[in-house]
Amino acid sequence: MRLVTWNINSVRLRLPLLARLIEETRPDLICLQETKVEDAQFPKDAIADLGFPHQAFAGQKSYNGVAVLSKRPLKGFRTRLSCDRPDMRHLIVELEDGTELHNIYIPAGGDLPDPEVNDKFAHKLSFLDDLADWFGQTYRPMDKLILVGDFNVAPLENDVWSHKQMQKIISHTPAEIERLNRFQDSLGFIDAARHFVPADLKLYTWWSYRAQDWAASDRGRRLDHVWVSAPLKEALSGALVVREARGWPQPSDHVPLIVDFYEEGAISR
DNA sequence: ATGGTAGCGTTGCTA
Repeated sequence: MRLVTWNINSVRLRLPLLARLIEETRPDLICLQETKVEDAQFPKDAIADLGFPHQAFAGQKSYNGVAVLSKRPLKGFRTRLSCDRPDMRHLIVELEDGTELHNIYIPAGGDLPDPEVNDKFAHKLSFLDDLADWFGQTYRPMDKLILVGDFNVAPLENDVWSHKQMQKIISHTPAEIERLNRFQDSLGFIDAARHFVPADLKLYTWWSYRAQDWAASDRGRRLDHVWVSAPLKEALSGALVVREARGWPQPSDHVPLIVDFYEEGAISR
């Protein structure tokens, strides 16, 4: 089973790139963030025509929005709100085998890394605290869970181009990393990308639109993640960052992250 | 130290 997560930054504008991703990587399950579209305008027919008739989406005008697209039937879905806001940032889907898939878009947090003066950073920290508390209270470590999305935090030194220069840059501050780690530790989630790529190697999923030449400067960050609970650890079979997607025409600033799983009854391993 | 780009939906907000 091939899973991909991608902050697409407008699903309507980038439908041709979604088609290209499907054509070139053949995923079974696609999780999108920043769809930036209300549900009534979601391009469900065009996406069904790409081979993904089973869809769950929760959007709003202009901002946020999450979607799960599947080749196979989904058993159900729901959204979760937090921090007393209407933001569509958390979509929960039940897969056929009973695994719960959580597609999460964590707030970016603005520019100033001080929650006293920057409400957006305060919101980000509260959102992370809420995730840690809620997962810890709602599930057990042996539940089958997959968490994916744009977490907007690059936790490890080699998840950013310069650990030293990023200390006070939102996405790599100690306050966020501490909270992301508490969230991860709440149920002992396994970081699927780092399960395959050692921590001493640089790994990025996002490059700023503002760089003159994103590939030459290569000042990336690993903001997008796939985590699995302990029962799914042995099912992990590979991970791949689709770096070339950053060079596609009119790209998102994030690239897709693919994680492959072995499945019960598969012909070969 | 600063400003650089992109999307949405209208001229500002968010990233």
